[in-house]
Amino acid sequence: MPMGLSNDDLDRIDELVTIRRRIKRGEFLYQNGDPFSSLYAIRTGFFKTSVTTEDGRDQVTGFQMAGEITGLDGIVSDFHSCDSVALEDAEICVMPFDKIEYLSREVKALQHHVHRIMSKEIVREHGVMLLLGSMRAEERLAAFLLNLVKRLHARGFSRSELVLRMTREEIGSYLGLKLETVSRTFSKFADDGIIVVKQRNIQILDPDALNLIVNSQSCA
Amino acid sequence: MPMGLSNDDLDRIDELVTIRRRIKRGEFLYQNGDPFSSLYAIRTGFFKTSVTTEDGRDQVTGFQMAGEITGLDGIVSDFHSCDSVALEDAEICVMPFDKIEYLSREVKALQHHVHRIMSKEIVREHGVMLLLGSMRAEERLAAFLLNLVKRLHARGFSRSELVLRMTREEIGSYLGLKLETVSRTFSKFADDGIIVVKQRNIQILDPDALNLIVNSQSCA
DNA sequence: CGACACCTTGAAGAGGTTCAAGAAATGTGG
DNA sequence: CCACATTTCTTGAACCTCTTCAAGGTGTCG
Repeated sequence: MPMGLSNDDLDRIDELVTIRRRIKRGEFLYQNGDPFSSLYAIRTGFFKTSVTTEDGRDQVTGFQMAGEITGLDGIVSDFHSCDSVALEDAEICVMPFDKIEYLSREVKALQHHVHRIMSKEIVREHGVMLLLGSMRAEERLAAFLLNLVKRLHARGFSRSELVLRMTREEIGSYLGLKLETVSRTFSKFADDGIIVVKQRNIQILDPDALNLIVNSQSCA
Repeated sequence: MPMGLSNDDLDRIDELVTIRRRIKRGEFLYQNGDPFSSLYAIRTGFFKTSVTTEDGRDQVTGFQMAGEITGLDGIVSDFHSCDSVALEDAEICVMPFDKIEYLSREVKALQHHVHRIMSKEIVREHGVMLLLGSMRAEERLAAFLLNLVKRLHARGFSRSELVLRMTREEIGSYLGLKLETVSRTFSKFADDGIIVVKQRNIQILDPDALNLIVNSQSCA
């Protein structure tokens, strides 16, 4: 992760990732109200985070995959304010936050890395706000697919094929749409020859078309 | 801000807030693309932050008032990715981020304070995602008013009266609504006797009604 | 005082939701 | 390994909320 570290520093940071934990599909990594103690680095598997209101409404706030960090919401109040659920069997590193803070005080590069991770999450959420606040259904789903495939490709997966680990309802919750709208929009993209949909397997035939949908607010 | 500090630590943290800057209404504090160097603590005044896409769409991502910190978006890439504009004449403290990181390595309480500020922003944005993703116009505006008046009250202002520093259009952008919808919803609240609207002066007559609107998704 | 920005309100229209039914996939237990 | 239950997905039709377009009103600042 951070670069330009001495071997000594590297050894100390290695300590952070010694605790491993396996999470089965459907299990919570943490839940709203749980005491906060650690951040979690995802080694394998796929998670979603969501917030829930008293009146039962809930909103998916993100999907996390290998190499990403989750749990940042707990720092401010020492309690988690959202749920994290594994969408497939997963393995994570438990990184006790007091240890992160301790090492951050010693290792400048780690300190900056932590700051960047948090800033990156803030910037990501700005993007989601833009999506939720000003895009139409097709634009939202196109942006979602492009984002997913980009992150998967950065991890060595195909640039054109992906397997959705979440339901239409979870996609809809994330995008501020109903599951029926997500389904219909997939069908429309398929009819237009932009993608092939086979349940949760998506093949992207025309990524440029998706880009065009996102970056041209209906003035096609 | 952070508690339980030695006088020595306090002196050092005081160094962080020595640089002051005045920003006139309508001026940028920073803009998308500006090199990132500092966080800004607002002493007086009122700001909005917004992101803009290539195709000209933009989205207000937040409103900041006295005592709040802005600029966190710049940490991840060393460049700001959003704009910050003063909505009224303001005074801010410029806090060079390298100095913050330096002092954070020395002063544990400051380090944790910085982490909490970033986590708090992440959690706030979760709330906005919930609002944008799952609330209807009336619920959004009610939540917005309650949030604003709560923050103002924490600063010694009235619990029932507030002056909006932003236009209907800016409120709409933040809430994912058109300015006409914002205006109409204000009028409806006024007709229902929940608030009194006189341009940007809002008087809240029935805060419980607003709470009810937020926490009961149409099953009134 | 006049120009400009901001706000309100109406009427028509579009996009997404809701309700409903059926099909396809997945998981479970015998 | 198959039958059945359950979950997930698709599609249609009616409806509703919010948007769009338009016009007029109000406030503000040079």
